[in-house]
Amino acid sequence: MRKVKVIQQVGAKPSRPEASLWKSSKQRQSERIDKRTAVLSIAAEMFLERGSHRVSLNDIADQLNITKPALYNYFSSKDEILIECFRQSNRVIVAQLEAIENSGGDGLSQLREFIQCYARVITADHGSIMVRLEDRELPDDLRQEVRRYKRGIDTRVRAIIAKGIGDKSIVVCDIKLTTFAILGALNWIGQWFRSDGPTDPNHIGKEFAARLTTGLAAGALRRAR
Amino acid sequence: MRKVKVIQQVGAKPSRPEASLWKSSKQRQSERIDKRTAVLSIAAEMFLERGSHRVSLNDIADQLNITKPALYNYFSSKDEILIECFRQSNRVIVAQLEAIENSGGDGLSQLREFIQCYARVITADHGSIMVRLEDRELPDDLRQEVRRYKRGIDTRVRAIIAKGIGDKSIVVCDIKLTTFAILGALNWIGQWFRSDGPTDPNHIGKEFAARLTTGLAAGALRRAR
Amino acid sequence: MRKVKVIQQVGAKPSRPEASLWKSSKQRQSERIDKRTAVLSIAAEMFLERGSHRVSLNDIADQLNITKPALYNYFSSKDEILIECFRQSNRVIVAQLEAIENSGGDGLSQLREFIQCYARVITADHGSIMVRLEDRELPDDLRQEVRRYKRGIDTRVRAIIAKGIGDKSIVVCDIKLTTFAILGALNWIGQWFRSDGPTDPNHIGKEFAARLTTGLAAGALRRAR
Amino acid sequence: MRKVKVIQQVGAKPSRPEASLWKSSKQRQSERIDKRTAVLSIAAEMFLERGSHRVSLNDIADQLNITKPALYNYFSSKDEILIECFRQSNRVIVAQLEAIENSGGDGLSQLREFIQCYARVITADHGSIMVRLEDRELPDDLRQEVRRYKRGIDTRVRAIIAKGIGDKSIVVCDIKLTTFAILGALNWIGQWFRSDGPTDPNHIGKEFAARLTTGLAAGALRRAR
DNA sequence: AATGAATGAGCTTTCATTCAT
DNA sequence: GATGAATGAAAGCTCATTCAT
Repeated sequence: MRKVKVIQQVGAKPSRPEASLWKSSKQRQSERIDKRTAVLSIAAEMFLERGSHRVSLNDIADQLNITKPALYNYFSSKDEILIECFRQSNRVIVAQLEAIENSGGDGLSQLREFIQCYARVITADHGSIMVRLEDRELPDDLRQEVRRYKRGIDTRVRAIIAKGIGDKSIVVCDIKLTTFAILGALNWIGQWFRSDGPTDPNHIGKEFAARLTTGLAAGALRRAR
Repeated sequence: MRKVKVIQQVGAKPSRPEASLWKSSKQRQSERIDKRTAVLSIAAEMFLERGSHRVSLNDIADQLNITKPALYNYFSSKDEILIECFRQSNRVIVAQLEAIENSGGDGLSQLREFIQCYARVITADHGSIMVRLEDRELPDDLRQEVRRYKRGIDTRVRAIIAKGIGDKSIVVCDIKLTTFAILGALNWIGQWFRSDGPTDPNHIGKEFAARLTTGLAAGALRRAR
Repeated sequence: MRKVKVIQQVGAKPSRPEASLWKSSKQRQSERIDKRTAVLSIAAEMFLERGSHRVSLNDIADQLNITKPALYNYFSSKDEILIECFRQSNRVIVAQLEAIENSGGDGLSQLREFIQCYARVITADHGSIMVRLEDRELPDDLRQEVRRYKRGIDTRVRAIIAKGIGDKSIVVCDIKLTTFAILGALNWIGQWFRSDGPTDPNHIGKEFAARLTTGLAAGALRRAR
Repeated sequence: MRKVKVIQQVGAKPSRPEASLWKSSKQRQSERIDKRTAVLSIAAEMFLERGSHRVSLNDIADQLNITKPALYNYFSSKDEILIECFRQSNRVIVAQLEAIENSGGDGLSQLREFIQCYARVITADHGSIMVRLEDRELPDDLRQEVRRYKRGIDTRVRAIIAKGIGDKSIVVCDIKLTTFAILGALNWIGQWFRSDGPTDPNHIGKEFAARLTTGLAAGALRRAR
């Protein structure tokens, strides 16, 4: 399993020895954030590996060399750790997608761009959180928050396709189903991809872009139905 | 939630009213099978809805109006209930796939056939068991059994694509990744499809076949069906 | 484990074929007793091997090729099976002891006789039931019944020793403690003796008789205190 | 039932009254050990009284006025509580035996010493754990650990007797059986001795030493075989 | 006489969470 | 900020016993 290195950086480089005996409030603050991040990182790692419900707070605490109740200094519940994983993952994904939307190009090239980009995200460290962790674990309100995130991604893809149909770079098709097909193929990557496996993430992106869009290109006389 | 109807059929068609007061040994036998089936059906239902680990034996028993230990008359453990769900699901899928393999046609048409067929299976009642239930819950040997089933499906699809490449009905492509893309899109159906929703399973099959294969067809003028 | 053969003998040798289709009431009766005995035999076997509480009625029934509730035709509870084991065991022991008491000889030779006899009993099949099965398993009344049996043996031995002291064949000693010592050494045989082991039961009896009555001290006049 | 006194000693001798309101870390540490000890003590008590399998963790917890899961702060399983009982008991016994081995004297006097010493141990509080608790309850590895302990005692006694035969203080005899006889008589003490009964442990030791080494036969030259 | 089905009570163990320190 | 201790709730599983058939 890949190791997380965040924790050891805590409290680095005090200019004078005595100074490190008491921490400044700023140090305290940043240390706190670092630790929160470390918890999230380890938790995400373990959640992905075993499924969130098979990871106990004790398991997480053990990996961090702290005790279970210490976690409650940074998170108010296991649910909060989990939802925070989702939030972070979503933030990354959304950031990537926005870049694409703002790029120029017709719908089809944007879609290809998206596919490659999304494949890269999913295959990155912790990238499949949004796709593989179970939101059923969460209480209703948080669960709906996650659903909103997922719907957000869906909506963006639909928009790209709609745009492509509009600018005639993409054939007329059932937008909803086509989106499901593309996102399904991409999300499923999280189920089989192993970072220590033989397959190159970039290759995945290209191949998927080819397989999933060539059939959509309006050019030539090609018709989908 | 959809209701299970199996149990109520018990004791059907007694020739004379009094005769139904005592059950024949054949009736007994079939009743037992019916009950086993009912347990599996309810369990599959709840497993799919909540995830198998969030369904306790008590939950299942309650739905069946029996007590927890009564379940042990039909299954020796929760694991056995779960693996049996997988087995049934696999049996259905394999049966469908074999029909396709034995059908004639070139690789491309077999692939299209497969996509539509598989879409139908996944959208059927309990059809997404193999795809959505967690095998991590299971002990090692059973888990590997499930893995074998999954690999089996994967292998069949790869063979179809390879055949298509061979007979030039399918463009040269990365077989492994293409299989993952197609199966990913199809498996993901289990994540969003609701039988009480607006989308027609047959429509899904057709649209997916179009979207996922037109891009694979070698000839520029080729038609998806 | 030694096998019990009792069951297969049931219903043997009907004089005419048709006759065996219905059993006479006498046959029924004896069959019933045979079966009861078979249950007891198997139960005793398993109780000794694993401890009575680790043997479930299912275990017993399985060995007999019947089902658990069938046992209730012969015994009203698990406790009854257990107490019946104790009773049978006690019956055997008492029968042996009585023979000795009625034999002539002074106290010392009766004691030696007893030791050898008791060693033979303990090492015989099921002979250590009284000594090794737990009466704590039993409800109060039955438990006290067992205690009575045990006290009965104790009393007999004390009587022999008292007789020996009276007829001067045995040295003056603490009768109670001496009895405990002798019975302890003998009862403990049940803890280590294995019928398939290398030690001959008769040898045990002789050696124990020697050691427990003649002592170990080499010098004849040696004094223990 | 005898009470356990360990717990009440907590917080002894605070120099100033207010100081006892907060516990020092050393106090904490010792409190933890005390509590572990208390659990073991109560558990041993109840195991001896009822047999370990008839004592549930709830029973133990109730006696300690805590809840069942609290026990898991001190022991990782019921098995661990049980094996720890065995270990403690063994430690006591071995300590006693070693003293004897290192003492001078011929084999016979060492044997007598041993008998008295062992009688004292068995009659002491929890002294019969090794003899009366069932190791069948334990998983294989722990069970073999217990067996090793028991074999250890056996081996020591055999060695003493062998030594006695060598130095001619003990008659030639079957060493194995003689050891079984002596240890049997002694171990059985655990079955009948009650600390609130009338019999003095020291008296037991002396009487057993006499009976088991000097014998019962009145005539000096009497021979058993 | 024997069975399949069912039950209630019980067991050990796990876990998120709280709280005094 | 961090800890050890404790808890309530729940889980899977076992078992002696009962009962209709």
